[in-house]
Amino acid sequence: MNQHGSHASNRGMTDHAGAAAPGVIQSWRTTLIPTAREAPAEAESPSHVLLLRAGFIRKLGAGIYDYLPLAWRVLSKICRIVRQEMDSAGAAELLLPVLLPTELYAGTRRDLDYGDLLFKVTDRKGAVAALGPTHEEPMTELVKAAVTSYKQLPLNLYQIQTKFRDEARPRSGLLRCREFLMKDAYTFHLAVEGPGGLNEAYDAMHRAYVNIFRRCRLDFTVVEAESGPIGGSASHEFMVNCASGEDTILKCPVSGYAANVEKCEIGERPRGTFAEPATGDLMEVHTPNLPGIEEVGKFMGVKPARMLKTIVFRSAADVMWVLAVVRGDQEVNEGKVKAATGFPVVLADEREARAAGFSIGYVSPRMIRTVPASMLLIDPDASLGGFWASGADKPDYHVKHFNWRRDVGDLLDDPRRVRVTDIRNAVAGDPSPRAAGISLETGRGIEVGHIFKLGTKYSDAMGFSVLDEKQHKRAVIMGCYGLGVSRTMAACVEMSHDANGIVWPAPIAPYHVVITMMKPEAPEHTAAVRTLAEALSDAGIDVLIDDRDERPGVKFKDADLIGIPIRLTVGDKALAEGSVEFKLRTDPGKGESVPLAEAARRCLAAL
RNA sequence: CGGGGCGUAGCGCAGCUUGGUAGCGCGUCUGGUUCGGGACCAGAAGGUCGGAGGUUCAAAUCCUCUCGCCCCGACCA
Repeated sequence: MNQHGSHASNRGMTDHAGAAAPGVIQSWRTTLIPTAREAPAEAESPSHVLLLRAGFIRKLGAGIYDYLPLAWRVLSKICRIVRQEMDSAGAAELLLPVLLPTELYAGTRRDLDYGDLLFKVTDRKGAVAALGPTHEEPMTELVKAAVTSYKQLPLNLYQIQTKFRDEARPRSGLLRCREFLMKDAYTFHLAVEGPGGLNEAYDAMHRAYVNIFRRCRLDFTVVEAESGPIGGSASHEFMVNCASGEDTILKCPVSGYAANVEKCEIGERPRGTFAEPATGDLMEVHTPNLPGIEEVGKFMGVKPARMLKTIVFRSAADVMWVLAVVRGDQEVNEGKVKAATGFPVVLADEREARAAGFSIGYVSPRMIRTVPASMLLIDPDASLGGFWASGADKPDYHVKHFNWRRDVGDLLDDPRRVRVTDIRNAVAGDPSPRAAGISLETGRGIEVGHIFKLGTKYSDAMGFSVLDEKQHKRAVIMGCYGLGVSRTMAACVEMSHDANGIVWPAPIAPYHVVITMMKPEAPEHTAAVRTLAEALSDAGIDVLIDDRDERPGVKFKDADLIGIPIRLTVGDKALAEGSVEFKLRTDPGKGESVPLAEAARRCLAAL
C-alpha cells in the first residue's frame, strides 16, 4: 500500500497498488433506498434533511439512527480510507468491548467527570457498566497488562467502533447523536522527543488525518485546540469548513495560524497606562432585577463595550481569589486565566464568594483592595482609559465613571497583585498573533477529528509504568486520536449539497455511477446496461442500476437526491447511435452523448 | 437542566377555541391512459388521534398525570 493517500484518491477506486478491485453492480430494486419528497418536520439541518430524504438514515430514537445501505456504503468507504492511512502510519487495528465495567474508572474517575453523559447499564448481578464513550481506560488497561518492557514501546493501536454518549441535547441528525461511529487510536511511548517518542507519533497521526480528510475531499482546517477535559498538553482539531458548523474557528489569513475560540491567541493590543483622567465623579445607579450586562447597559444607557465585566475565580488548591476583568461585550477565557495566574483556577462557588465579600453579579475591580488574598487580571481592552461602568460591589447597584487609578489605586503598580494580559476569547478583527497588522478572521466548522498529546495523565492514574534501559521507572506517555466517522459523513453532506440533493465526492460516494434506465423492461436496453455495467465494474467503478419501473422524472430527481457523482442515462435516442448520456452530478442540463465503449474510460477520468 | 413548541394513516398537515359519523395532500395498491426532470383519470387499502386516569349520555377536542420528540439556551468528542 502506498503511503500517500492523497495521491491514491486520483484513482478513486484503486484499492491496492496496481490492480483495481472490481466495482460492485447493484440494482435499485434489490437494495433499500426509501427516498421521500418531504423530510420529517423534526429535521432542520441540511445533512439531516437530505440523509433522511435520500434514504440513507432513519431515526429510531432521539440521537439514534439506522444506517441504511447507502449510508453504510459511505461509512464503509470512509472506514477503508481511515484504515489505509492508519495502517500505513504504523497503527494496528483491534476491537475493544463496548461494555466497560465502571471499576475501570477507579483510577481516572472519569466516570464522574463524564457524569450523565455516560450511558450506564446494570447487569443481573447489579454490576454497573458504561457503554464506552471513548476507550482510554480499557486501552491503557490492556497495554499495561501486555507490555512488560520498554522494548515493546512505542505502540499505536486503534479501533473503529460505535460509541455512546447520552448527550443532553442530541441534534442535527448525525452531527450530534447519542450513538455514533468513531475511530479512536492511542499511542504509548517512553519519551516525548526523539525516535519512537510521542511527538513523532503525534506528527504521523496529524499527517494521516490530513491524508484521510483530503482523500474524502473535504474542505477542512486544522486548528490548535485546548485539550479540554480529556487532559494533556497539546491538541489539534480537524474542522470541516461549513457555514452551518457548530464551532467558531479563527484564522490568520497571512500566516496560516488557525485555532478554536478557546485556544486562539491574540496579537499585541494597545493597553492603558492607568494614568488616564476620570471622566466624572463615581455615580451609583440602582439597577435591580436585571439579569445580564445587556439589560444593565440598556437600563443605564451604557453600551456593553463601555462596561467592565469582573468574573471571580478561585485557585483550586488554596484560597486565592482571581478577579478577571474584561469588557462587557467580550468573554473571559478560563484557559487564559489559568495560564496567566500560573495555577489552576475554577469559577468561584457563588456561596463561597459571597461569604468572602463579593457581591456576585455586581463585582468591580475595586474588590482587590478589600480582599487581601486576591489578584486582578485585566484584559488590555479593559485597561484603557475613558468612560467605564462597573458593578458597585453591592447588590442591585452599578457605578458610572469608574476610573482605574482613582478607584483601584497604587495596587495597580504591584505586579504580584495586578496584571494586564490577554484573558478573553478572540473575535474576528482581533490582531493576529503571528502576523503584525493583520486581523483574524472567523469561520464556522464541524469538528470531525481531534488529536491530543495526553502525556502521563492516564498512565499515572492507572499505574502504568515500565523500566527503561537504565532501570529507571518511567510513566508511559500517551497520545489519543479520535475521528468521527459518522459525523464525517454528515459533515460532508453539510458542506456539499445543492437544491436538488447531496453531492458526494467520488471517493466516499455510495456508488460512483448510477445508470438510469429509461426502459428497464426492454431487452435491448437490459443487455446494453449489463455490458456497460460490467465494463464499469472492471474499471473498479461501483455501479447502481436504476431499473425501477418509474417515470424518468422520478429517477432523475432521485439520482440527484442521493448524490451519485455520475449519471449514465440509457434510452432509445442515445442507444440508437450506440451511446449513453453522460452527466456529472454537478453539471446542469442533460449531459453529453458518449459511445458505449468509451463510457467506462470517460467515467474513470471524471472521478 | 431552564425556556418554548409538537405528538391525528408511511411522510407533511387540518380538525381541538365552541365535545356529537376522523379529514386533506403526498406516498402505497388495482385498472386504464401516459412515458426524457417528482403525469392524469377512476377506484381501494391504511388510524389504539402518544399512553393512563378523570369529567360527560358522549372526548382527538375539556381536566390531571405520564411518556416521547423538536427548537433556543446551558453543556458538549
